[in-house]
Amino acid sequence: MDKLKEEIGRLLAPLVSLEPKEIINLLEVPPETSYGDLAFPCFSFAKNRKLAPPVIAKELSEKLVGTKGLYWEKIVSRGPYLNFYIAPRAYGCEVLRQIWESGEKYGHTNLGNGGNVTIDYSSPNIAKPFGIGHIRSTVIGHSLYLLYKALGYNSIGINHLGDWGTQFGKLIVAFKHWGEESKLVADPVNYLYQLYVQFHQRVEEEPALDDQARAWFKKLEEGDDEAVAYWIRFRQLSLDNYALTYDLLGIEFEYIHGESHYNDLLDTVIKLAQDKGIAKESDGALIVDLESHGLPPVMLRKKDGATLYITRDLAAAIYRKETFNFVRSLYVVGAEQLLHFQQLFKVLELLGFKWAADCVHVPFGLIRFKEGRMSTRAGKIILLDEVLQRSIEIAREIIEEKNPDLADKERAAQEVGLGAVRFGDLSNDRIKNIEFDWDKALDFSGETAAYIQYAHARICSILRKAEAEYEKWDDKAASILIMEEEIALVKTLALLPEKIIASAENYRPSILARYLIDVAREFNRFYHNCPVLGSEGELKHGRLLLIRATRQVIANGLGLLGIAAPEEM
RNA sequence: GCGCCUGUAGCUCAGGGGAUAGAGCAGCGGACUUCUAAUCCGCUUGUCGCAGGUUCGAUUCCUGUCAGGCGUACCA
Repeated sequence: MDKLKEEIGRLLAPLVSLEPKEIINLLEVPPETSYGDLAFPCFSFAKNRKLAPPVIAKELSEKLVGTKGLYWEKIVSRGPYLNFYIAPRAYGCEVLRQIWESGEKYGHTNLGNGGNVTIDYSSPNIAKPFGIGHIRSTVIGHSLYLLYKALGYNSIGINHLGDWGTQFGKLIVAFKHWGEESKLVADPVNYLYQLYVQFHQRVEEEPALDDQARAWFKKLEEGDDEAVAYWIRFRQLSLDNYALTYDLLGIEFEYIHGESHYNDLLDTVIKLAQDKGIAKESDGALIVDLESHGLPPVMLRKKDGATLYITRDLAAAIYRKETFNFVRSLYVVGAEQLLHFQQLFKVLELLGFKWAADCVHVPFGLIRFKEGRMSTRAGKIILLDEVLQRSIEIAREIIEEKNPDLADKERAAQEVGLGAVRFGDLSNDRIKNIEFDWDKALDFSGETAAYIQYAHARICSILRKAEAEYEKWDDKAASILIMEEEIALVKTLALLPEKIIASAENYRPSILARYLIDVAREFNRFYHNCPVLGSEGELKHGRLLLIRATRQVIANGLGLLGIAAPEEM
């Protein structure tokens, strides 16, 4: 698509007194393919020319009548638009060649030029099992991690574990009062979670427990031996448990730096705020007043001297800048923390850090029950692991039914099962809340990962059957595709690079996910109307090149969503 | 109370200052002696929450309003 756009930019620039770049930005895809393949809208300069847009479009088309480009062959004005029709042979050949030559790098660019991008994602609160809610940050964050890498940035994944805070006071109190060693050993994370839920039940009748919990957290912050010993143990048990889920999802972090990692910096942060004169005492606590910025105050230190979440986040932000000198710093954290991040970035700015402008909160909506919110404290959650395992199980059953002779069923079941759950989360606009529904979470028909994966598997199947003589590039074969379905597929394949850029820059993997549905749909239409192995000679070769390119686009695209592209399923 | 987010077909959602608003699911009807039918084709469905405003043009931008969600200093 790029080369075509550049060509049109150069063609129109002298005629409309705009830079080629400006023209390229104006170009859009018409709503109907019968209108053409790329449209140049004539609204923007209608005013200065004092002419109606349709008149300008007509005038331009008359000037260009009879001309042809390398990648386009016809210009028609229609209303206020100047519409270009591609030259399918040359254009198809060019698109397929690019994909052929770039291979698994097709769609990748070097926009980032090696700059560091830190991505804070997943970040579970330890001593609690992974709930389905955690899939969001984990999967969106991981996809952004991969997308930024594809754009030539150096992605740095940081798992900002919730491994500090009053909750540990609660756990210590709970374990000391009614904990049982044998149960902890048997099923550590679930047992810790039970204790946590129990704590919140008992605190209703015994509010003093809350004070005890705060006191234990204070002791932890002061380095009390007993408190620290509990903390280390609970933390490690949790990490061991999470590792299983991360392995299953194929996720690795560059750093697992929990909140506790920044403890040594907390005093420095507080001192810095005091030196800058932005911190003040209020009711015995230390706060930063943000009223003049239209925000509620930020508390840096509680009246008992303990720090808060935001104190640790300030320290973490500064640490990340000093350690990685990031060009951008992403926080893939729920939308309920919007205010928190506004405050965080504002305080960083007030501390004099210009790079506060490079920090971005990437918010996402809640996963809820029909009846209301999920609540870890109340024990009302759905376990991520349960969803993943059930999804794999259903995929296994479908494979057993549809393809019982498949060699590695277990692997396919895993790839398809995990893909379904991931895609379900990635394919919709992240800001929207999701109502959890087992049937929807485990759906394999329609706009799902399986639809895309199936197209991939089908292509692989055809390629396995194709003769070796077609496994080479050939200009003539690549220029032979002129069927409507072939052209539509080629045009769709050409879009991968811009979709990757749009996904990363808007922090929206859903753009890529939706695009891959389009690719699979165009492939299916092609598949049903254009026999590949059943055709002959150059046409067969050309179609094999086309499906090879399609396979590459799907594999690259799914890869960036963290979803496997099975060769058989 | 105040702030932020969301409101599009029966359901779940794309889209987005412009050319007749799109998919999937559900429903009905078709297509496997042919490259895996987890597929494809056809049919049916809309006051784009409501009311104003800006504009040559608004479902898209602005204001108000209603509904739902989230947040609103000693949790994270």
